[in-house]
Amino acid sequence: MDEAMSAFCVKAGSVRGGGGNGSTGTKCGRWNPTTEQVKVLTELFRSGLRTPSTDQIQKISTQLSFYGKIESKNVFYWFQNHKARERQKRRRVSIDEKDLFHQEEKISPAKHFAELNRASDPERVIETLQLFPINSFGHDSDQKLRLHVNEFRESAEFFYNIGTEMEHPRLDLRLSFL
Amino acid sequence: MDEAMSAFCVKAGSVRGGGGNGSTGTKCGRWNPTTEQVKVLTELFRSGLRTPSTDQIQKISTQLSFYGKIESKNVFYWFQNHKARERQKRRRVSIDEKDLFHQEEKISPAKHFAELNRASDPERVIETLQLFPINSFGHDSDQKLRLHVNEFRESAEFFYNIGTEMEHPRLDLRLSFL
DNA sequence: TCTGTATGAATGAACG
DNA sequence: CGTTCATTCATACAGA
Repeated sequence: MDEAMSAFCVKAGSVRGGGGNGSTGTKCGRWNPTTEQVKVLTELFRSGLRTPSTDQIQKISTQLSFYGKIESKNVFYWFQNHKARERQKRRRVSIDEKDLFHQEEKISPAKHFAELNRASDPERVIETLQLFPINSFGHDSDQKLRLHVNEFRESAEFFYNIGTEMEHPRLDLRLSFL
Repeated sequence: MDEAMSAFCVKAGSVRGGGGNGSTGTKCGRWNPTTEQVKVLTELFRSGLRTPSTDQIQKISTQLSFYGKIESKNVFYWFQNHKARERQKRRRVSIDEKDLFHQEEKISPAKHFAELNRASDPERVIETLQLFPINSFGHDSDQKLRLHVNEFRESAEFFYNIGTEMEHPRLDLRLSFL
C-alpha cells in the first residue's frame, strides 16, 4: 500500500463537456473522464490502439484536455485497464460458455445473443493507428507521424488447462456443512 | 458509458435448483444470488478463501450454476466486494474506536458490539484454499502456468519521460467520426 | 410510496 | 501484463 496519496482536489466544478456525467458531484481525488473523453478513448481502442507509446499518450492527453481535466497517466491507465479487462472478460465468458450447455437455453435466444455479442469482439487488433495530423496551426510541418508498430502477439496465453477440459469437472462443492 | 451494456437477463424464473431463493421472481439486470449460492460463497470465504484464482472462480461458478444462473464474473465480484467490505468495515470500526474519545457511543451498545464482533474475525487468511480435492476426475493440475512473454521489460513505464525533447507534432485527435 | 441499507457492478489507480 | 485495492455508481429489498 502506497500511503502517499496526494489527493489534490480540483475538479473544475461541473464543466463536464456535455454528456451526462450527471452521476455525481465528482469530487476529486481521481480522474473522472467526461463522456467525450471516454468516447474518444474508446474509439481509439476500437480502432486498434492498445498500447500507446509515450508520445501517443502525450498527444491523446493533450487533445482530451479540451474536454476536461486529464493527465497523461490517466490515458496510460485507461488503456492498460481497458486492455486487461477486455481479456479478462473474454476469458471468463468463454469459460462460462462451455459450461452453458449444462442447463442452457430454455430462455429466449435474445439473451444468448446478448452474451455472445459481448464476447464476440473481432480479434483484429490493429496495433498501429494513424493519428491523422491536421494543420491546425497552419504551419504544421505536416509530417505524417507514423506511429510505430508495436509487436502484437497474444499468441501463447489463455486456454491453460481449465481443468483438463470438459465434461463437468465433477468436483464437490457441497461442502460438508451443507 | 460502456457501449456494451447488453445482457438483458430473462431469468427463466424457474430453474432454481434447490427451492430457496426466498428473494422473489428475480427479474434480472443483475445477478441475484440464491440463498444456497450465498451460503456456499460465504462458507468458502469463512474457510479463508479471499482471492480465488481464475481457475477456482471457474470451478466455483460451475458448481454454483446448479443452484441457479451465475457467471464467473459474479463469483469474481462477490469475492472482491466481500473482501473489500470486510476490510472497509474493519477500518470503520477502528476509526470509530478512536472517535469514541470524542463521540462516545451514540449508538446502542448492542449495535456497536455487533459490528465489532463481525469485524473481529481472526486475521488468518488462508490465501490459498484447496478447492475441495474430491478425487473427482483427478488430474487437475491447478498450476498457474503463467506464460510471461518477456518482451521489453519495462520500456513503457509511463512517467511521461518525454525523453528526447521531441517537439510534439500538433496532430488532431478529434477523430473524424466524432 | 418513499427512504435507507446491503450488495452487485464498474473502473481508476497501482502493485509484483 | 495479470492482479489486486479503493471508491463509486446502480439497484434490489426491507422497514417505516
